[in-house]
Amino acid sequence: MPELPEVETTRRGIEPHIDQQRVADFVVREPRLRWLVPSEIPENIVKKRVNSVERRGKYILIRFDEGDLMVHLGMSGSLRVLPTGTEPAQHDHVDLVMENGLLVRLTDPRRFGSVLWQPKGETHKLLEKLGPEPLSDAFNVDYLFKASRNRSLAIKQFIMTSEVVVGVGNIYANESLFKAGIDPRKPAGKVSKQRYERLVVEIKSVLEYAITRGGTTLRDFLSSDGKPGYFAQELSVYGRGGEACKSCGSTLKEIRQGQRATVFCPRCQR
DNA sequence: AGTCGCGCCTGGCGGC
DNA sequence: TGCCGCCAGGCGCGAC
Repeated sequence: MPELPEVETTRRGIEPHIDQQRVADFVVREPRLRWLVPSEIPENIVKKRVNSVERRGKYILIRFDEGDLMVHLGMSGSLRVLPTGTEPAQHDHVDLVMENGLLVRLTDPRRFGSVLWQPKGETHKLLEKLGPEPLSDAFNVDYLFKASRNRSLAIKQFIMTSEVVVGVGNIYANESLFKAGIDPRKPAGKVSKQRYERLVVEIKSVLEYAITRGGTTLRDFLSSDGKPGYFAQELSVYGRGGEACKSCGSTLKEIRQGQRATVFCPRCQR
């Protein structure tokens, strides 16, 4: 599923093909995504030029003078750049058709993704309460430690809260807590500043590394099949419940926190 | 205000 | 082989 590294890789993949290009058409075959695709999109973007392709959390922002097209990939979404006229297949819900003979196609079998519109000068409700970008300087130990005080929430769920920090999904929450040696069940408010220091470093490092991997396998956006850019064998804990810890050999424990799988090493993570 | 659990959706998989 | 039921999960939202 796309997490921040995959979204960033996707952004970099489509940017060179649509930046500064004009929109020829906007085609919606299935508007029933996570949120209904707003009907006012075509009148705002057709014949208009893309100013930039940016990212905020897991949202890709395709920016115009009139406002921003917001794309979220949900769990199963992907964007591909294809020649105009390519026949749509099942689950190909939305096309952004450009005047340069290419189109950006959203494929999303589970339809947890979304395509939204943010008018110029407004901040979309879904972006309003988002926390800092994990790779920015604003995401640092002072910030995170302060935000965690008096929070009884388990630290894993705390770092997966988008108001705290954006883009840390289940996979990278599990991985970074393992690398930082922190028990995912520990209440966020009871974790020391020293340990937050390490966690911040690990979150940044795990995301940065994953971006380099995503860039490797999703490089060719003109023919990519949209497979995720990370490989299971590179993960330390995610999806490895019951297997041996790569660090100490103990059996990795799998539990559920807030209906999501948590995997950790009871010996390495305290 | 903070925390918790629900529900959206469908491909894939285990069990029979 | 085929069918059924369950699970995965991002994340907003309503309930306490």
